[in-house]
Amino acid sequence: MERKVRVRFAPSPTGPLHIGGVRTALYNYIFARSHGGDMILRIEDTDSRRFVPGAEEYINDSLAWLGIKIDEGVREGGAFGPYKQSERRDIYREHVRALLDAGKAYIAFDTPEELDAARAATPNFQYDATTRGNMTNSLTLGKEETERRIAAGEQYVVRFLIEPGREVKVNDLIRGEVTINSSILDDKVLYKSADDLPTYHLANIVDDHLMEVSHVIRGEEWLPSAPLHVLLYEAFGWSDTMPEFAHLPLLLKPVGNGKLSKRDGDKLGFPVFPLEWHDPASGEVSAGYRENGYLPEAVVNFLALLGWNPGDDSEMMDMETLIAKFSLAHCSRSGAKFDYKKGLWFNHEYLQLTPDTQLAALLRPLLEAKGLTGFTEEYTARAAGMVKGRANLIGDLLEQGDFFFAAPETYAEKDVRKRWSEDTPRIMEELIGVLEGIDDMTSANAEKIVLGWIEEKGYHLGNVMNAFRLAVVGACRGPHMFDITELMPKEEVIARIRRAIEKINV
RNA sequence: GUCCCUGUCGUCUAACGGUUAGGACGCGAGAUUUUCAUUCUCGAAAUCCGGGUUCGAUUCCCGGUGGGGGUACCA
Repeated sequence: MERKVRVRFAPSPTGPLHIGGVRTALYNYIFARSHGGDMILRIEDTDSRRFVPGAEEYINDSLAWLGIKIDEGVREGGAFGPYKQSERRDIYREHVRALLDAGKAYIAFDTPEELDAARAATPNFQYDATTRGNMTNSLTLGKEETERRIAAGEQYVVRFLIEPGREVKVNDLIRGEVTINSSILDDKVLYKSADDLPTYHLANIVDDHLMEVSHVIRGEEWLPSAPLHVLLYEAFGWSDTMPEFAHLPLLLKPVGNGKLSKRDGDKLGFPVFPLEWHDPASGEVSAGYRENGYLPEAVVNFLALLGWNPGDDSEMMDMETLIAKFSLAHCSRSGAKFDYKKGLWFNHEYLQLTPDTQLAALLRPLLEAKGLTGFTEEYTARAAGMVKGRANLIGDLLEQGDFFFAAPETYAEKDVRKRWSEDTPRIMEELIGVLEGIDDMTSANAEKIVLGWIEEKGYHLGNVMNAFRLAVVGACRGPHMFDITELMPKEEVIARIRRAIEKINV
């Protein structure tokens, strides 16, 4: 019987969600949807020392912004809760107990200092079958002494007892079968008495089992510990229902070596976080895709193609299409350098696809921040529509279309030099007269009349039109001149020409 | 050090023994244009190296080498 597909995204609330984590969440979501399955969001807060306030909310907000919908989680609820590991202590304690009783785990009292000393003394020290007999644990101390120490309040950890010399096989849906010898695995700490919490390995296996997770899709950094996880499933007697594994390649730095880090973003000017993040401790602010003017659809599309391909030449794909085309078989095996310029291109493409009224809505807050108010939605939408072809980010709409909302303060020096000569003021005065005589400022009509006047007078078309543009826009850039003057009130256009005549000195 | 994963244009990738090695981003050139862009057309650009297996290897095997990850009472 095919089992119901259930996947989970299980971040730690230790800071803002990294873009690599976002991609993992996205792949899980797309995979779940493509199989009619469930998407679980589990908060793995088993490291009490690294907890960062606000991180959990940040995770929720980020996924929501990107359109990654959670079926079960802390906010959404569900039949397999609680979905926060710090609220599942009883469950873990019980499972640790079971392992201890079955002789598959043991209690160890070695302090971190003692372990450091052991590592320093022996080159490749590993807490395993070869060394556990020399350490301070329930195996060497005996039952009574162990109990005495615990009763005396001594802190301890529970370690998984790994049998050496076994070939452990992990079937990875992306990489195929991976085999490793259990001798290279150490007796991993599963539980620490100090904070009464399990470590990732134990909590992860117990929760995935109890939550009936069918597929574990996670980053490649987990591949080396996958055999350990297989052994844990075995120790619990859950091998039959063990989930399938898929380890995704990592996101790498655009330049240089290593995996993508926050520093790369700062250096090259792109965000590595979905949303802007204000670090509660340092007060440091990290840029986010949303605040930098990216559309969530573009980020999703871009991220989806970093490590996966649809099997054909499709590039532009919305979430629905991604879901329809997704397959783990088409995931790459090697790390992907983060090509942020392609991300910019995707955003440009999505900006073109976005209705102008929506662009206007996105532009409004930016205008307000500059004190530019009082424009109708229709005006803003038409302005945005005219300049979107030259915009990559939402902010570019403002940068490129600024003149629609405010008269130029300055005139581009280079363009003035080229297009504004001694008799330009006289010609511009004439132009004002021509414009005043036009009743219908519709683009085609105004163009016909103005161009007719230029021809009749024998003026140089390029010079007159560019001087006109300079006066209205402030530089030789922007959409078709008569499209601008169709949208802008005629009085404003004329006022700007007067202003330019006054302000520009040759 | 050691273990695991991995290697096609600068980048993301397609080609799962036989292709002029394809697409996209970026880059260059040209066309269009009253400006800046957009757009369109064209172009340069890759199978890590060495051995095998095979009639034939980007593709399969081995070795090297490059890259990534793990090696915590972090996830």
